[in-house]
Amino acid sequence: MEKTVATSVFESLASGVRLDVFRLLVKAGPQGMVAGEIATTLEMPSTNLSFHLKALTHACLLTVEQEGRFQRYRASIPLIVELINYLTAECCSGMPEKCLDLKTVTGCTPVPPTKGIQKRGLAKA
Amino acid sequence: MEKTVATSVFESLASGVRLDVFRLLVKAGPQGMVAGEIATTLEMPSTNLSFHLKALTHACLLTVEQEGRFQRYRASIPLIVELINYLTAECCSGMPEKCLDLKTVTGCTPVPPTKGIQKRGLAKA
DNA sequence: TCAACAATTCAATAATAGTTGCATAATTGA
DNA sequence: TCAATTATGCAACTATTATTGAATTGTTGA
Repeated sequence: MEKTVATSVFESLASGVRLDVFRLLVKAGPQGMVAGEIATTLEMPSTNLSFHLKALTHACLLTVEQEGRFQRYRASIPLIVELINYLTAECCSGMPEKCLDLKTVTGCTPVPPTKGIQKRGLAKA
Repeated sequence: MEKTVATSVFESLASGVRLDVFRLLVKAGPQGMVAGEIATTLEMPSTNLSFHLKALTHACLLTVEQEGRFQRYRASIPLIVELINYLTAECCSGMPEKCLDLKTVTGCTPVPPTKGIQKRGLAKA
């Protein structure tokens, strides 16, 4: 997997809106949902949804199929699997026995940023 | 997993720089690397690297340990695993047998965006 | 205590992403 | 063909992220 592809997938899921859309479609399963349904369910302007659907589709996380005047969207999982492989491909420089240590839970509790990666300066609370 | 945590992890890996850092540390294994080494390896100003290290650490994708006047960073994998579970948690509304369809490769070849999710308007080429 | 070093913070700037309303394209059925 | 419906494109605006150099904090060993 190319690095640019990996970052585009991560970017696609880095927005709360797009994450909601993707998970909604994962939940919907093979049946998928049409754009209007998604907009109604998530209570957002269709023009904004359209923007995000395009991004997700472009990154191959969704597929689209025209159905009369509707556009039916479905989630696509395989890319996610590839992504994980990419992330851990060179794990421990090819000495996988060492990887156990990396996979040990560290007890870090991630602080959800209010918006974006972080504010300038330290976390607020 | 909270949605805010999920998006912060995705955001953390959505930057080419941070992706490089994380993969470098995955490769380094349990030994990790100190900040200076990372900066040298990736050929970037330490001040910029520091910015990204902070973001990754904040998201619990890295751990830090002080070592004299050095800061040793290590990759932390477990959160990634949790993330995948979060993504596919409600897969097919609890009818996992249907999920096979979702996992079918669609043949979509993701177009690496030159920068960011996409340019305004359609893709260039 | 000082100079040297490692790393981060700060402040300013540059670059990118997200949201909105209006306008446009495409499809359907009367 | 026309009006209604579905969805996307466009342009302007707002908000957020990324990058840089200079200044600061903390650590070490002489």
